[in-house]
Amino acid sequence: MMVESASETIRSAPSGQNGVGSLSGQADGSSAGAAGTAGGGAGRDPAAGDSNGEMSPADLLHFQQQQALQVARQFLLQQASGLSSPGNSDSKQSASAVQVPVSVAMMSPQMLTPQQMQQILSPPQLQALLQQQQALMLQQLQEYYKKQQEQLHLQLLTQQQAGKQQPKEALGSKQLAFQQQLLQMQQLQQQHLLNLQRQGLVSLQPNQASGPLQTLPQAAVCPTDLPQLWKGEGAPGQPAEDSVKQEGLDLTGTATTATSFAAPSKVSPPLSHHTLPNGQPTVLTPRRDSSSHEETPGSHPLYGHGECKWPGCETLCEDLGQFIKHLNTEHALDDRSTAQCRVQMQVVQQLEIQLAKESERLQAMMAHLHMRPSEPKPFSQPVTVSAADSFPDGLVHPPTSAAAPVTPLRPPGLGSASLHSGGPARRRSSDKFCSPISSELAQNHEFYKNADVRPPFTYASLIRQAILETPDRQLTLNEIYNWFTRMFAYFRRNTATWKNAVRHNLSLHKCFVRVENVKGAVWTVDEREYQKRRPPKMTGSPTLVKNMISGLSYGALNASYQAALAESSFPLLNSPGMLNPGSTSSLLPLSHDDVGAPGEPLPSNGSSTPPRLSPPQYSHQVQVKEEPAEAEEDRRPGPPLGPPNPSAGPAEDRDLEEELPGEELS
DNA sequence: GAGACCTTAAACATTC
DNA sequence: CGAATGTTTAAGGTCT
Repeated sequence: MMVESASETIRSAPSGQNGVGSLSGQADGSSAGAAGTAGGGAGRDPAAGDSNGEMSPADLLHFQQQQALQVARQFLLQQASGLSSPGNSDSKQSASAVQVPVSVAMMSPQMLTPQQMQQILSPPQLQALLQQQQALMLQQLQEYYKKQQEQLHLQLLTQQQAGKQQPKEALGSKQLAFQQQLLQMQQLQQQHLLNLQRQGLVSLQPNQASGPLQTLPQAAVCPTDLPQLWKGEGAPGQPAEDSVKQEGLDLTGTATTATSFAAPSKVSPPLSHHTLPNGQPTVLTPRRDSSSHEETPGSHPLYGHGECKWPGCETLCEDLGQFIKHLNTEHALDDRSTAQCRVQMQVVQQLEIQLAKESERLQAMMAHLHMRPSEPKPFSQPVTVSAADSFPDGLVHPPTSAAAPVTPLRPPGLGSASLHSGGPARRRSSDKFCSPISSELAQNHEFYKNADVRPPFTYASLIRQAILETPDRQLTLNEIYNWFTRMFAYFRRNTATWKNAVRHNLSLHKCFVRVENVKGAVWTVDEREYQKRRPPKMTGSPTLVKNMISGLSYGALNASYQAALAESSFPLLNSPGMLNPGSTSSLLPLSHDDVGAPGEPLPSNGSSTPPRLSPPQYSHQVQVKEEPAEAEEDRRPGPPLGPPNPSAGPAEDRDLEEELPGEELS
């Protein structure tokens, strides 16, 4: 429910939420916009593409590559531009967010949509295309990052030198501002990642990928750490940061390590000359070493859409001249600018690492799926190493490591859900598309806990999850709130919004039952009701899967592949307490026609589910804490407890059982 | 286009 | 009385 990125929050977020809201909002808006656009471009444009008729594999490959490159370029531009601040969200951001899709869509008239490609090419061909595409894209990104880092490095050096001569007064006063900046950066970072994910550029897995990202920001953002970060004082316990903090100029070093892999082949010619559809000047080129203050005739990396692209600054400048003036006055060499640069560097670094990890994962996945053994990509290995070095602690790799290779490209929920659309869509994907919340959360616990990313689940599913996670399956409203804040960084903000939403959901959905307790009232979940509300639309239909996956850039894969991937993406149900041997059933509502129908048994699944789990436990409302025995009730075989629905037969129970463990599946 | 779902906002009632 | 809880209604979005 809420997970989505904050988009919702942002959109209508009341003033109070701005801090976060703006960011998220931006993310959301942008993401949503991007997603929407992308979706439209990919999914619907096909019609246009169809007219083209069939293309040769070579052509397709070319187009795919071009498309990927364009997208990558767009992304890089955004990065390069200093990560536009969240504040802009609406107009600008949405614009930027949409850039990619648009550019992609416009890039070549002949471009085919993934679906089209899918139809035309055979799985092996598609796979090959995907691999090549990704390789190209990654290389491009890496190249660009490297350049950018160099620029940053130069800039920092310059500033530092100059800075030595400047008095350090007002350091303290600036800390707040820095903190905000860092927070913004963190959020932007995440947003960008999300955008990437949505665009299918990068598949992010919270565990790994996001881990580093978050880690860094987190640490960096921690108020107490900020000063150190800014000052360049390494924090004792945090090696990862140290590398960066310590002379923020380790850039060379870091850049080298991080981008080393990129070096070898420059796959494609510089794309700098491309003009983006959206009108944004392509400034990709490495051309200027000292990008910082110089302005090139006509354009400046930090200037776009008539505004200053310096992180956190959205000052409008009518023309380049004005912008330059602004740049020199507002972003002169000072602590703040330096810190911002460092943050930016970290962002870039994180992205690189992320990229490497994801590509590696992709390889593993493909290998596992028997897609042709991919040749190791040059960059992947090195990156990994660097990543490890850089962020030893940061990542909390969930226990799922074993599954890692095969597991989702990104956090399961995140992936499908967020990719799709920022808003309501997410919920669907996660919720209805059966991604198991519990497992997802279990796997990406750290991710959500630290990343200010809206979880791809609906409020209802989250609330349910919160309740089910407790031994007695009941929580007070306040406990639910606490769970939200504890489990999701995102909900540590915008309290007014989501709390209201939580209350609203509790009251609105029949599946949430309020039980009077001694202490007051607690909320429980009526699984039966919960199940009822989900429409069975998702039956593993190719369409569904396709949709889910398309976001992952697997659009090109054919249905079977998609389905396979989709399944593979389902995290192991490893959450404690929820075992689910028969998890398969949980994966997708494959069988049934309609899960919603209480009476419908799922034969196939049913068999797998352990008999011991009796239906009643889930179906009926949870008992109130007061009752001592309730805890055990789960295991009670007896159906008896008055399930709300007498109609529910054994079959139904089964469903319930399955679901419980996996949670959402349906 | 209709219907189902979601999210957010907000007004209002009730309870603590 | 004010804050926390709950309930409802309304509006706007997305997706099938």
